Amino acid sequence: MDCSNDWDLQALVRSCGGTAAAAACSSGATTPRRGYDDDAPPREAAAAASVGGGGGGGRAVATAPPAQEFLGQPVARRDLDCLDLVDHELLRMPFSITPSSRETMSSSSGAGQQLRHDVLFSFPANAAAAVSTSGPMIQPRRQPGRKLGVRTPSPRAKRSKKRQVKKVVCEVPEAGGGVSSDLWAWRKYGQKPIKGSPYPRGYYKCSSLKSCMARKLVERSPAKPGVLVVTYIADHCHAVPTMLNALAGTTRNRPGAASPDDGNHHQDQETSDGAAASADNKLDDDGADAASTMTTVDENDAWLVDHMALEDGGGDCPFDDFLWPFDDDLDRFLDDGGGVLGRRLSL
DNA sequence: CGGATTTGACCTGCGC
DNA sequence: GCGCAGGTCAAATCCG
Repeated sequence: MDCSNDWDLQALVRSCGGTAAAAACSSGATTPRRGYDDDAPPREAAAAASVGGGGGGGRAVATAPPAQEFLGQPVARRDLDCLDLVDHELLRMPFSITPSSRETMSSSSGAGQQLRHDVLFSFPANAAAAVSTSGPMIQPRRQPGRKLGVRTPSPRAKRSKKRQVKKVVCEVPEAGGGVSSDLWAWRKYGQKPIKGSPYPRGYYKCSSLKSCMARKLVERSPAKPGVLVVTYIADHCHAVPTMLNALAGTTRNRPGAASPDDGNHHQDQETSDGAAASADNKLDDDGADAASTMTTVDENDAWLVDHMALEDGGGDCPFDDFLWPFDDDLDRFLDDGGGVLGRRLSL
């Protein structure tokens, strides 16, 4: 099997950041790496699982969403209707929102995860951004090891709150779709194969602040090919990192990695999250680099702006749940050119 | 050198 | 009470 589909997930995280993420597409041939031997998921799956590159680099870099692909797309109206979003022109959003059931997230497990406030954002599965990424394979890296039995007992009281955490689920097309990336910086802290799904789930934490409990899970939807499921858990306890900061923190972007078909990358791949970018670089090597991100920033911002406006207008819009994480921050964005948005645009 | 990613091990919660 | 699966931790490794 080729990894043609793998890159999607990775890109995903980038775009789906805290808000509306978009499916970013990174592309690229994934590097064969050790997967979970125990579960022995398909290698491609494992790679895809890297879902999200949002991680580390995640640096909330907004990525440029190939917005046009979404903006023009008819979003499942019925889904929006249920939230009364249609009137707010949310149809412009690259995804649709549906009251999601808990099952949305834990397709098979059922374990715990009975969270409240679940909202499902469905993106049109167009995602066709087949970015042909075929880059040089990444050399296999040495297997990270860990001393057996070495684990400092850490308090896990937090887990008891698992079910109480606010959770927002959004589905985004794995490719092309680019919704904007969120403004947050994410760092990948884990990946697990999910029973019932050939694709592993990536776990990301907000890297802006250690004390920030915001997390997001990214996985590919087994039921909907081409769709990535991003779940946001908990809220940020800090302001949205600025674009500049985000970029500054971005690492692992190989300058020379720019893929030959760069032109398309700017549209199809958003490197919203630096982390994602980095992940892409490693796995895909397609060159989804920060540069591409910058080019699409405009569209991304535009998207955000629209939503911000909507927020102001429609107070009772359930979409608040979706935007709550960076509500205040967005205000700052739009406030003046001094805001993140302004800076980003100026770039 | 600092920060991000990978990934096996460990822990917790839920279902049976 | 047991087992399974998900979620998190943290050492090793990578990269700018």
